[in-house]
Amino acid sequence: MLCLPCTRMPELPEVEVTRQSFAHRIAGAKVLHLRMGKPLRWPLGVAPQSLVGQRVTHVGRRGKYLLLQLTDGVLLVHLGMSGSLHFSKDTSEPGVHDHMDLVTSQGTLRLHDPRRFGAVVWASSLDAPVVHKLLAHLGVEPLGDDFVAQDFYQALHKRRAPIKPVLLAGDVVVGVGNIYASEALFAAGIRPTVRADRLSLPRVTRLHAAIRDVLSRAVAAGGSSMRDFVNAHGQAGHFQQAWAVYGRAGQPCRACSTPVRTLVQGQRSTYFCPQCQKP
DNA sequence: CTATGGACCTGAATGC
DNA sequence: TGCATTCAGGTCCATA
Repeated sequence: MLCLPCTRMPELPEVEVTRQSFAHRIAGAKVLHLRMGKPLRWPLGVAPQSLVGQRVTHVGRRGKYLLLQLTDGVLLVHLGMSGSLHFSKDTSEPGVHDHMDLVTSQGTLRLHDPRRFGAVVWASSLDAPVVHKLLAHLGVEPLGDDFVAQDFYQALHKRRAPIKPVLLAGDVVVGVGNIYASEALFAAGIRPTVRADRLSLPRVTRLHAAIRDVLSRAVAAGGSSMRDFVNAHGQAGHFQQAWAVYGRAGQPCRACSTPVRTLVQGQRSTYFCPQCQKP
């Protein structure tokens, strides 16, 4: 493969790094204005003006959703495939792909999203139907205490699909996107085509550890699966240097020098080492 | 219920 | 140079 992906790629580490980069700066801020650009994946669900005067009390995360807790209600922000957030003191003129400006007393949070698969949705609470529908079926947080190997094994035991698309589906464990799915399976020595329910407990235990390891190291490295990923301060991450297989089709495996292979599962590219990853 | 393919949208890289 | 095709981070939804 001659090219690296070259825009932004928000998987869980990128979303978490983004959250950490502006959460403390926006906390307590009063909303002065909300400007929405072109339509995103779903409508905001409320008149933008109605949020003026509220305060942002907290910025949390569930899977790849950012949850901006307001005095009255919550704002869900999803970065989709190409979204990124930038927080700055002043508000510059929005570009064609800047589809949200949340102007507050402490700065402006801007969503830049060329492909518009991202979303900004308001709800009165996390129990509101519109939001509940989005969050209800999410799997366990991979970096939390609830992600336990034994439970993971039980959940995978009910799935006949290949392990790679099961990871991507996000209803067993959230946040493992297309890049980190390939990376975690490589780290665990598991072929992406193995049926989820055929994995032994020891192999699932290795996968469990690999997912936690890959994701937590990516967060610690400042996120960035992508060459020009930047957090909300405009600072780049550097985790892409650690990719073992993703985007490396035809290149020698870093462990055994066998050429990395690629295949398509569920219309998504998968990368693996045929030597290191056992069926 | 599970599994699969299509859909959404834009830009960059590649191919003819 | 110009235009068509392929591919890219996610995930909801309709269909088997």
